Amino acid sequence: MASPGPADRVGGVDPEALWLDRRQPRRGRPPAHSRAEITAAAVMIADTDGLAAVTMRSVAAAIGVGVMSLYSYVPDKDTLLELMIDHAIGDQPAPPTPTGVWTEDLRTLARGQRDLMHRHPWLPAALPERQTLGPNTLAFTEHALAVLEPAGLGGQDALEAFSLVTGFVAGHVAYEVARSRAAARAGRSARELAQAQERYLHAVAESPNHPRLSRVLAEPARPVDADATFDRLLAHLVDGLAAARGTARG
Amino acid sequence: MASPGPADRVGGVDPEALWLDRRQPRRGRPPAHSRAEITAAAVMIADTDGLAAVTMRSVAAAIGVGVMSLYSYVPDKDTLLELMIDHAIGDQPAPPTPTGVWTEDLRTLARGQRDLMHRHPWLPAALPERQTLGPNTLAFTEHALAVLEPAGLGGQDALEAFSLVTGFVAGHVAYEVARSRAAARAGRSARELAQAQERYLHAVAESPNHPRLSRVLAEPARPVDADATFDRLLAHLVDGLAAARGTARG
DNA sequence: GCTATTCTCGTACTAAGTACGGGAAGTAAC
DNA sequence: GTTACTTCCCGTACTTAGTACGAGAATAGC
Repeated sequence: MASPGPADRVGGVDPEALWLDRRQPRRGRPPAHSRAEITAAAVMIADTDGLAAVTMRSVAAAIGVGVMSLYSYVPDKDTLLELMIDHAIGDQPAPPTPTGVWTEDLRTLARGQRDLMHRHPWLPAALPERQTLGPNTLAFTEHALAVLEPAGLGGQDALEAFSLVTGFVAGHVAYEVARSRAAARAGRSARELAQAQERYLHAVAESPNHPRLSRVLAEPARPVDADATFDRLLAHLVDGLAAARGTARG
Repeated sequence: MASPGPADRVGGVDPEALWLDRRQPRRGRPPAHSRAEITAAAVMIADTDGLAAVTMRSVAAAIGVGVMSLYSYVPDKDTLLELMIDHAIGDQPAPPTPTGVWTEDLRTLARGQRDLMHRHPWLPAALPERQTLGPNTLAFTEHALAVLEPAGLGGQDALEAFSLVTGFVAGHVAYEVARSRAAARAGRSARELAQAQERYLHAVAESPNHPRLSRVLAEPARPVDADATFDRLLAHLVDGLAAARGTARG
């Protein structure tokens, strides 16, 4: 019942108006700021205080401008989020030219993505439900296609493989970030919460319903080398893709 | 400046209070509803109208209750979300007992996850940034460990592998859902938007900066068999994991 | 200067999360 | 049954956030 529901609007940003943006007004009062400046400020806030801290008011304050002024540059907050994503994706060093050994190149690309997402921890959560088509995203996709070219996949298959890698990286980084935040909590102020969580897990471990889980929880938490873990999982993923070359669709 | 910032509170739900919930009041007015009922209503709304449609007011209306009554059952909305996740994860048929061929079992498990996420399309977006420890989640994790046992990985490695699979499934389903929503848009009302997007992509394809991307966009969109695609990618992932058994950490 | 145009932003409306506190509705003890 | 106590229900109201509106300010071209 009632209205079409918000689900319909998800991703409903007009890419033409957003990314082409061909307006060049020669008359009238010149804008004091720019889309890029606003986007950068929003990204900075998200990096520092989390995505939830990005409000039109906080962004406006960061720029030193009235709230409603933002709307001369950006139609709405959802669009701003899309701009933020593309901006963040542009925030990485120029990718090295592919060596031709595509498995190696793909790993390099994924490591770059991981670094990027660590710099912008809100990215994994922002990416799903959203299909960004900004210049940086497109450029990065182009690069991925270049990397995957020697793999001999079809175009669509290459895109698929790329999306697989991106999904893996996003998922893994989300996992890493959640973990490190939990650790930070334990070491810092909200110690009670960490303790409560530990108590709870111990209570779970007591239960006979989860024998294997109990065993794992009982294991001494081995010090994890996050980089090595990532590299290892990534290697498996890429190996799987490599094995697929040839097997793909008969 | 100001307050600790919301980023600190992410995942800051006390699992002990949430999942153990030992209160059993024998006196006083008995509750007319239950946590489970509220959670189910919220999940229903999310399934139907998207996660954004889940508001305390809409959930209360669905139950037929005043808004503030919800707070007798649930401390805040964030907690409700966590309950929703665990509830959704519990919404799958009892997993078949492992056959012992772990690669096959793992694939079965992943297919189940995919079905689940298609039934609850908001799940992929809700999972990151949140570490759910509810009974259904734990039970499912236990099952995953059972499935992976024959693989001979260590406990922590098994958890890692499981999280890898989950991340892959979530990422892929998010991709699938985004795609199908775009298709639905094209076929239905907001046709202009789909056209704008198409125009935009054509404009991009014209540009000489993205030769490979242009080529892919020019390809006739081949009719994709979503199930087959998923199975194929999944197979590669599992193969990668299988190859890792033994290689893992010297 | 005049004017058309564009940017700026105070005001205000709406939606959503939720603190507060007064009742209403039960149960246990008498 | 009455009393006392406990727990639940939820109207009211405050706060924060997104954003429509429109008046005023600033600027380029005439």
